[in-house]
Amino acid sequence: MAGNDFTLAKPRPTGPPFFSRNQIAQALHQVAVLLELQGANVFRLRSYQNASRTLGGITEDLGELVATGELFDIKGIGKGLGSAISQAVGEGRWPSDWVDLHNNTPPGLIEMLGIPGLGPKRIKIMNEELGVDSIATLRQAAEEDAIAGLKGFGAKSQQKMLDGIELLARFRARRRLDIGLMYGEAFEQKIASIDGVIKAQLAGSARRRRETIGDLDIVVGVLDENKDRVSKAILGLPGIADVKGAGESKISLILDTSIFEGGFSVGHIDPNVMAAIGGDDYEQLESGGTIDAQVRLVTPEVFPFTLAYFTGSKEHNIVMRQRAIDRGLRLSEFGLVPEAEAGGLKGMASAHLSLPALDEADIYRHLGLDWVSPELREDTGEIAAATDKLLPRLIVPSDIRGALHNHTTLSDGDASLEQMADAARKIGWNWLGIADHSPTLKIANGASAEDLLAQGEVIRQYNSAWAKEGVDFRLFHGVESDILEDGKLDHPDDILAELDYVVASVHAMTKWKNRDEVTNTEELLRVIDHPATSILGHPTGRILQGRDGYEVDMFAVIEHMAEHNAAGRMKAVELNASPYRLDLDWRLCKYAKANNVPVIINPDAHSVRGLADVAYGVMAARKGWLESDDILNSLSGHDMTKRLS
DNA sequence: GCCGTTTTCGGCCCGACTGTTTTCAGTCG
Repeated sequence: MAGNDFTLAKPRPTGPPFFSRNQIAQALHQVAVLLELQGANVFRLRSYQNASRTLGGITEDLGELVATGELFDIKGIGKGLGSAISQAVGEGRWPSDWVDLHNNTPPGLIEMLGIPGLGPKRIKIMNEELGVDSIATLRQAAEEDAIAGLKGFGAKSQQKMLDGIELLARFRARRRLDIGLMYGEAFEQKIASIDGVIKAQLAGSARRRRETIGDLDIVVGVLDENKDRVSKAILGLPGIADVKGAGESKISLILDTSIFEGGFSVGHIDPNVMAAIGGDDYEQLESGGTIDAQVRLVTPEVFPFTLAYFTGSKEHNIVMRQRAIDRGLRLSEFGLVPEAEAGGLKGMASAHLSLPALDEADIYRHLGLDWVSPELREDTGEIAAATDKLLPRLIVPSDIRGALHNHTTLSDGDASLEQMADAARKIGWNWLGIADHSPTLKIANGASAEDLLAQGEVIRQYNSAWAKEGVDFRLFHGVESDILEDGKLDHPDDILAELDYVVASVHAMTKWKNRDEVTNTEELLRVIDHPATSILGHPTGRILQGRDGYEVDMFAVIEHMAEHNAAGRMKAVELNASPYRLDLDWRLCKYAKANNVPVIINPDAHSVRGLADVAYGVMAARKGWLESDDILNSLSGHDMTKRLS
């Protein structure tokens, strides 16, 4: 999640609306966390969480919902929250009890929630009994043996806290999708090859393709009589740094990089990305990294239920369970059991009473739903769509026929134009766009106008040669232009006119991060208005696990692009496919789609290998509900030519 | 704090594991 700092946003100077829907969603989430630390009623804070998630997913204009009062019609927003949000959005004032919560909660308590195994209840107790109000004071108290004496605490929990602090210091809690998938797929394969394992499948946030992953969940199908043996074999696999717990059905452990037989490498990293994620230390840090994993052992009949359950999300599961209850059924990781027959039986003991399911689709069918692709299971409208048979036909990797934002040795790429074109043809693409950096970006060896035009000449020669040979492949010539003062582009208009397209991108991060949302948004709107701009590159500038993006109202940006597209001027938004970026965020893809703004998945490749990053872009686009018609990558070379003319 | 065609009060998803407990609370997913 974006936003490391835990404070209430400042109102826009030009309201109403004084706050964006993201800011309201963020504030609701924060209040929920603070309420939790206060020991408030769990259902009360769940209301805040639900409202936060609901607002994060809506596509309507929040300012309008407030103005018309339709805000109160949204399920999960009642009198209390509706009034609070209306006041914030309409008057620019946060509710005083929200402000008080922020003022009265030591920020260290929020930090402490990140320690594994430590939750709000025990944080509250330690705070009240011992005055512990930060990770530092907690460590001190534990080292002085002051915690073990508290009621409900002991020597073991005290030591676990010290271990947890150590772990936090060594590594950030979540890992990027690419890293998580590397570990997850390696572990899944190792388990699958154990004798007696019928099936092993990665579940959890990795299967849902979240941009970052907390830990790995692996569901293993195994007959009862083999459980013991398989469980022992799993505990003996290479790559296990520590076993945190091992019960009859669940093994909890920590993996390290020794799981990778061929060694571990993070590959090529773009220099400015590298700087944001810790510079030269990054690879070393990642090599010494670990990731938590939970393994669940279940019988084959139960497997689909367990897989669905541990794929989540938690929010999706809650809705599914409620739907089961409405039909007189009880859904758990062990089955879908008619309430009337279950009696007092629970969990595994009731599994034999379950409605049958050969796969996940059967479970959804029992509940009157189409099967929901794992990427969509975030409770952002997928249940309603599955009820009405309106789920999207998500894009697949083979829909990709090319991409437009790639670099060569002319600026800061590792490969020549020829090498990049060859590589694109080899992976079966029909076209490739080259967009090297513009002169202002000196650190990336931005190309001069002269060199850029010379590159265009080479591209024309290749294209005509391929056309003569009847090869269905072509290059498009663009530039990744920096966005300069007042939304200007980096080359004179007559140079830009020579190109097929322009990717306009922000690189002056310090400047953009130091400005407010209104200024940044206006600047982006201006550069979108520039007739030469065809694509907005990595629109928020975020680096996952590195830095948040600059403040910008992406809803307004997308709406502005929508106006251009409606008038026949193609303005596409980039989904930068680098696993370090995945920017546009998947949550906004749906908004682009709803506004008929085309999305272009771009690997931003700086090497031949970099083209493969497009796979992560496809994952994010699927998560954003995108279909083949929503992305430019699915166009044929011919149609792409028309689109750019 | 939200919700309701059995409801305006009394519910709000469910189970495993751990560490602290002699029967359960906290945390996690």
